[in-house]
Amino acid sequence: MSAHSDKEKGKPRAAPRPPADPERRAAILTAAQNSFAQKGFHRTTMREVARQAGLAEGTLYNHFENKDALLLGLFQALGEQTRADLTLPTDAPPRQALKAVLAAPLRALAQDNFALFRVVVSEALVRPELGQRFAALLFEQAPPELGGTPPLPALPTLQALMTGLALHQALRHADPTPDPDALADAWSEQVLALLLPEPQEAS
Amino acid sequence: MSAHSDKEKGKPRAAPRPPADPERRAAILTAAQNSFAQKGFHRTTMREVARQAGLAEGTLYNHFENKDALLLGLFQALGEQTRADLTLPTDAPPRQALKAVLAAPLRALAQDNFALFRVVVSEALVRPELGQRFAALLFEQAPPELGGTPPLPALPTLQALMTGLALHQALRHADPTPDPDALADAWSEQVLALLLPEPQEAS
Amino acid sequence: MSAHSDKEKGKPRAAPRPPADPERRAAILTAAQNSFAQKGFHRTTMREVARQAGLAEGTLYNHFENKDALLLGLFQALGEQTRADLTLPTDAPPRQALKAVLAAPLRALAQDNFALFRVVVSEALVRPELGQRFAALLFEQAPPELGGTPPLPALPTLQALMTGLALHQALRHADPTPDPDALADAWSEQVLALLLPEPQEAS
Amino acid sequence: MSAHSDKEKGKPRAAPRPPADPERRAAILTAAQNSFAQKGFHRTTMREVARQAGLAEGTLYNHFENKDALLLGLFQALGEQTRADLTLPTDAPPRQALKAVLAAPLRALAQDNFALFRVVVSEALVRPELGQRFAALLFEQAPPELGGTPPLPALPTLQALMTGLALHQALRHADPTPDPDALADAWSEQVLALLLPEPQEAS
DNA sequence: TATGAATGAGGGTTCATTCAT
DNA sequence: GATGAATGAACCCTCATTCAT
Repeated sequence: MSAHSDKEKGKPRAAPRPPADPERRAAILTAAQNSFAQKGFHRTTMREVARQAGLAEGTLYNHFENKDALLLGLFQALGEQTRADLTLPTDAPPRQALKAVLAAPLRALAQDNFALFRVVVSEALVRPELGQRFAALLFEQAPPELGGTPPLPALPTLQALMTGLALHQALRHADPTPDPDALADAWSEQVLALLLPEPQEAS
Repeated sequence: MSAHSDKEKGKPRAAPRPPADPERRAAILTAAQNSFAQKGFHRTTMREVARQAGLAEGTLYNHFENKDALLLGLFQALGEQTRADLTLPTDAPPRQALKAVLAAPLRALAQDNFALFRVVVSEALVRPELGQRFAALLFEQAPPELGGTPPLPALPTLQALMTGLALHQALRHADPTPDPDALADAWSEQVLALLLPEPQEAS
Repeated sequence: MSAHSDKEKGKPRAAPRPPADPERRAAILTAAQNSFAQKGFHRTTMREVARQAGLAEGTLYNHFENKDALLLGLFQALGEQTRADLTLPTDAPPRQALKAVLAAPLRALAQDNFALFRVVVSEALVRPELGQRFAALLFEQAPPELGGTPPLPALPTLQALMTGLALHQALRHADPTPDPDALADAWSEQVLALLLPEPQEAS
Repeated sequence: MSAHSDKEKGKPRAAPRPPADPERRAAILTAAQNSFAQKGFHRTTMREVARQAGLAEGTLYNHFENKDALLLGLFQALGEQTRADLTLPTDAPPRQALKAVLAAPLRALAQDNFALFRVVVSEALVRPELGQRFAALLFEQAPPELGGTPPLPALPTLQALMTGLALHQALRHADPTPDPDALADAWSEQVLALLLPEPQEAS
């Protein structure tokens, strides 16, 4: 029973968001990701997200201020995911390291994240502030230390390439990406073949 | 009788509008492009498009069945633009030809088309049937004959690269693209530098 | 698939208060009936119905899928009303029974229901599926057992007569039907006078 | 404005004045009747009527002030039709005369007119001024002279019966009325059987 | 007179958000 | 917190009507 009747007290508001239950938050974000992935952000209703999360609409607003906050939450999640996957060991031989650099963004976007990628990019393309943040996220990371490799002249360019390939994939909507790692490897190989025509084994 | 106008003479020009259907159509598409480019497809109302076009709302529907048809119209326009720009003379020296191949998609998307690119990709990412058509449009064109160049092993990959760069640019929302041709050239150069490290140009 | 389970804390259901759904529904139907009765179905807006019901527009759609469902709801209401009023005791003397049979449909349509009758018939005349259902409702009910009366040869015909009179009344728009029972009685008497000219029975 | 036309002139055929007004008018009314009959008045657009008539929308407005005038035109047409069919010879024996009286309205409404009947009644039920005029048209005609028959006490009632049967038929949407005359005869017979069980000739 | 593109008020419907329970 | 009925602004679209040709 929830007979609050707190209107009587006129209690001063002190804790706007006391618990912020991170579990619930994550569940809602997952639901949002799934829902948005199917129909896009604008064609998905809050009700759908709520049902997908097994909650009522109103509950969503206890965890996210509005629909847009849901999108931003996803954005941030994608960012963390991407950034996390970019922490790569760079003590490998140059070729391996470079391959890792190239494969990273693709792998980050693969699998479940492809859907996320679609949704976020779809909106980022149309909302400057999102777009800029996203571009920075994807392209302008500090290039990881590449062993003894001479600094590749166009690392961002290469990353753009990989992202372009990812875009290609995303646009094709070949939904169940069969094997993201294999795909990343294959593409990396292909690009490397262009860049370093001679496969000089370093080890 | 019919819509034929057999009164060629008479008023040379005043306001006799046998309303050029395609003209109106193009004007509406331009208005749609501008409107969508600013706020995205979903956040733009038909009223805004109408106003931008200097027409009443209902008039839009005399030329396009619904809002979606507007988007498809833009899609097709982008397609034609891209395809047109890909018809390039390939009797140039290999390096030039390759550069042309690479620069083409970027240039196609540059300038005014960047806005178009954003809108179309934004929706294509979220609507499979659009996405597939768009991917085919961008990536799966018959590679133009490259003079005596050995068939580049990964032309689509290169095109993906250029598209990735375009996406980069699109996401950054660096709105007034300063000089699309220069940009295309620069990027092409950069990639070529990676691919063909020695500019063995005959002096 | 879904790993959200931990609902160990059996929290009791909140608010054991059924929100009086059928009440609202009835209120909306009444509002619809009144609104439609004044201007007809097509010339009445959902906004008017909402106002008449003291609700917001959107609320209507929480109870009825669309405007048409409102009409169908009225249709069903009329059906139930009519059918209910036809359950009559037939142990009366033949003359009384016959009179009851004849009066029933008229009385069913009288009073408030005249407005309903107008609205429903108006649409039923123009929408085959509604019309057929309505005709069945009005004319093809199982004729009630008439005591020892020889089965009247043309009961449906008689019912049609009464309905015709009702139509007459409905068309005249003599809106505040003064006394539906009296009217039903009078008409029944008139018809009976035609059928059984000598009411010399005293039983 | 142009309620009455001017036919004072000798109307030389193929004159430089080509009004052909009544012809066009009739054609439009026919088109309206057909269109309205299929989908009802409100669900039919002026464009549909125009196309059905082989004209442009604007042309309709040269002959009818607005959509409503089309309906009124049909109303009037139905009236004339009904009235015309009621002019019956009354020198027949009473039974025949009565039968004719009864059959008349039904026959008037049969065949093509059933569609008209539906449309007009559908609107008349919902628009008082139309309804009253229509009720007067159908029910309150001067009863034709019935030979030497004693004035039937409830002639309007009988006519209401026939109209009720017609309504029945109209509601059932049994579209291709098989044989209106046969139907009229059958129903008339049935009613007569109720009224005058013995075919006694009154002297 | 005939045409049909243009008009724009208004219609039905949606849905993010609120709030009493 | 959780709920979901209520809200109403806004949307896309229709269509009767006008008017320049």
